Amino acid sequence: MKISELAKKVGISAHTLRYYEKAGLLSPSQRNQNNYREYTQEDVATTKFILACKESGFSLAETSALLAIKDNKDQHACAEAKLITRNKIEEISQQISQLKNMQTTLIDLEKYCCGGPESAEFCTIISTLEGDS
Amino acid sequence: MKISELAKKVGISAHTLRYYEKAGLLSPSQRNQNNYREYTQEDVATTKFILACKESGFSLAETSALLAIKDNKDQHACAEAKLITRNKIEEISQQISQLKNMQTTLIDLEKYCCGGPESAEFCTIISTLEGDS
DNA sequence: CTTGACCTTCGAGCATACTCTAAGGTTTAT
DNA sequence: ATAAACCTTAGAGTATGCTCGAAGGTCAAG
Ligand SMILES: [Zn+2]
Ligand SMILES: [Zn+2]
Ligand SMILES: [Zn+2]
Ligand SMILES: [Zn+2]
Repeated sequence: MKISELAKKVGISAHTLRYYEKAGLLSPSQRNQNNYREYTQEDVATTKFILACKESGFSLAETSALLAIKDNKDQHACAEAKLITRNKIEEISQQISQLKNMQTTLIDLEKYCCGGPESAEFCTIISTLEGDS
Repeated sequence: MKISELAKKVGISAHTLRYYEKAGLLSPSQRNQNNYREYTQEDVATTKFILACKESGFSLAETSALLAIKDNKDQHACAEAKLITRNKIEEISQQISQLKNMQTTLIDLEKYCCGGPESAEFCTIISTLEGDS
């Protein structure tokens, strides 16, 4: 199938598919006589794999590593896949806790501000940010 | 004081200070006769305000809006500061729940994988990503 | 008088994952 | 024959917040 057919089938743009190819994630098995990309069912599966990785939060680089395992399973160990996944879990945990800290700070900031239409002269949000602790 | 003194005092680089200036966040009150930036105590306070905003998770654009309130309190209402803060809280909540979804997906992915040194032929991480559900 | 440590501006580079355009070639239908 | 609807490539643009470098001016010490 041609690129836009694949694009439609998996729900992303042809542009993005070409981008993934440039990033080394997905190369169609062949080109036809006009140099058009020709995708197979296996390419569809690969594309879906890429999208599943994306759904799970993996970057394109990590996805690339997972694809290498998928495409050559007997040359890779379970340990590799697990390590990538664990690292990602750790990374996301850190992001979550950082965001939670911000959330806490923001909620503290917001809760004493009256939010009314009067002058911000005594606004607790502003004065807290000013360091009037 | 000159730029590197301020930089040192607040713990960021002179480059970043100039960047903040270009972004409209912080302009030194004056230049000296050599065109060197001259910062005052008020500029120090402004810089600290910017860093407090950053700590809380505000973008430079949001920080800019908060600075405008701080610098002209009687022309602004509490409502403005509160709205900015609330929007940020909402935005961060969404980011957190998105990350939590990924986290859940990743943990499910990881938990059945043995993580051993054998071939990834039956790796549950890979097969789940392949869609063998 | 030269060395080193400052300062200035402008502009490029980084990271990520696209997104789109331009210029050109091909296919298909009417 | 021609227009619509595809396809190709290379490269620029988007967003954010820095980060760095180049080229040049200034200043103080020895
Ligand atoms: Zn109020
Ligand atoms: Zn308030
Ligand atoms: Zn295993
Ligand atoms: Zn496994």
